[in-house]
Amino acid sequence: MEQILPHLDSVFSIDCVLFGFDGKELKILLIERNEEPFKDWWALPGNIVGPDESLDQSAARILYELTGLRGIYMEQYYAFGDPNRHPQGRVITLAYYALIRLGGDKELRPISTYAKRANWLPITDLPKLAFDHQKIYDKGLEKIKRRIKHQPIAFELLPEKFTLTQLQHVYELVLGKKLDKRNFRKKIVSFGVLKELDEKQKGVSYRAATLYRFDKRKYAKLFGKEISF
Amino acid sequence: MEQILPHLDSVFSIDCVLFGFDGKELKILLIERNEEPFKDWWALPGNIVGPDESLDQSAARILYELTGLRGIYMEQYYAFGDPNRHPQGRVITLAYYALIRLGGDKELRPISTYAKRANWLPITDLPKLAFDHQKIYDKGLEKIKRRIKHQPIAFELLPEKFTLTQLQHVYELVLGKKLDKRNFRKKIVSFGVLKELDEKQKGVSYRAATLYRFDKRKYAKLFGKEISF
DNA sequence: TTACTTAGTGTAAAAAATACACACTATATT
DNA sequence: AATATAGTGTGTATTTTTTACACTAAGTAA
Repeated sequence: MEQILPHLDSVFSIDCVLFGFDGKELKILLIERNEEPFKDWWALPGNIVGPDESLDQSAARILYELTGLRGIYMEQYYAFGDPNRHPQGRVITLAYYALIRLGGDKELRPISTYAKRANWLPITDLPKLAFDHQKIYDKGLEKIKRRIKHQPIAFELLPEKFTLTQLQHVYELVLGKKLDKRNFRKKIVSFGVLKELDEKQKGVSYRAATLYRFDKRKYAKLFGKEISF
Repeated sequence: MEQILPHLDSVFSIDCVLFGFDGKELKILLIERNEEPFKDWWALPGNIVGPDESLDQSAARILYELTGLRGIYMEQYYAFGDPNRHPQGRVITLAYYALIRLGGDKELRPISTYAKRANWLPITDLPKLAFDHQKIYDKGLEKIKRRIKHQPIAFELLPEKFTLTQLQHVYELVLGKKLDKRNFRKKIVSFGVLKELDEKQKGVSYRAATLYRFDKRKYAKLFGKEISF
């Protein structure tokens, strides 16, 4: 019902749950707030949707402003609108998640002033979060758990070239359980979305593993058939 | 980012895709608009979120106001926020779906004045819809297609007592394909969420089928294990 | 009683998922 | 040069799940 457009005191925002993987741990990006309410608390990065932005554009902008990153696979997953979720008024927020490979070269750009600092914190040891952000995070984790079983989002967490062991490691962290090495390899290879490279891992003090690359073209063909891990 | 609460000219609404099943066809509830823009067009029923409502409450209220129905399984599934989706201003809308058993006793209550009339129209033959409502509907259908494979939402479309053939019929309509009768029955019974009744179908001019009831208690136990059709 | 219409049932074959253990290889250490 | 170390990489047998497929049983209507 949209023919009446009253002037309402409500605000619409986007909050992002950025999952990052540094090769070892799964982390999320949090900011330490510099203003009331919840001054000094950790919170999810978020911002208000601009008047001329689509939702996806807005989410992309917010991610960019906070991290300097572009071109990240990102998706909305739930709207949170409890009337009391924000102590200062009605704020409906749409949650997005993104998956990011951390480490090495790419550092987080300095971010806007509403935060003291931003940090990647391991999901195994999160602080108390501002607002209802714990709930938003919980639902986000749940979401990617489901999604990783059917869509190739795991590759977003890995460098372009990766070993099968690293890939399995990501699955184990997200799903929160051990997987059988032989079965995992059999299955993931059988989907035919991996390209085996002639290259080997470098700098390890044991047998070097073969490197693989995710083959987007093959995946595009496969779409429709859902894959499942 | 929520510490600043500017006064914005944006409106937040909810639109509902109500899927109804009358025993034969899958239908959705549409209203014929009585006001500009899109006067005389068919549109999804929707409304603006009230200042003191949670999103789910708001959706429930809207459904109630438009149909008189309560206690319906209903879930948000996507937010649409293209800046140009509404010709008169910025309207971000959150889409919900609901599944409803049609027919017999329960009639739609007269609804508010912004619509000339409301009608259940078969999804196989929909008119052009106002705004981006075709997109909203498409995404909703996609959503329940996925969901019906894993969660027992099909039962919401059926009367309390139903036959296995009716249940299969619902699956076929939603999924848009034929299913094998024996395999379907084998599978659905194996989940153990159906209770076979001592009763038979009445008023048919052929062999009467056994009636079943969905057993919510058994389903609750089973939750966690996803079921799949 | 017969014709009609839908209900209800089983099995074999193929495909997918699971469980499981050891030899290989590159490097570091002595 | 020999050895220890740590992770790589592979195959098979078993179980479970999925698929394909066709006839008899029961009730109603004429």
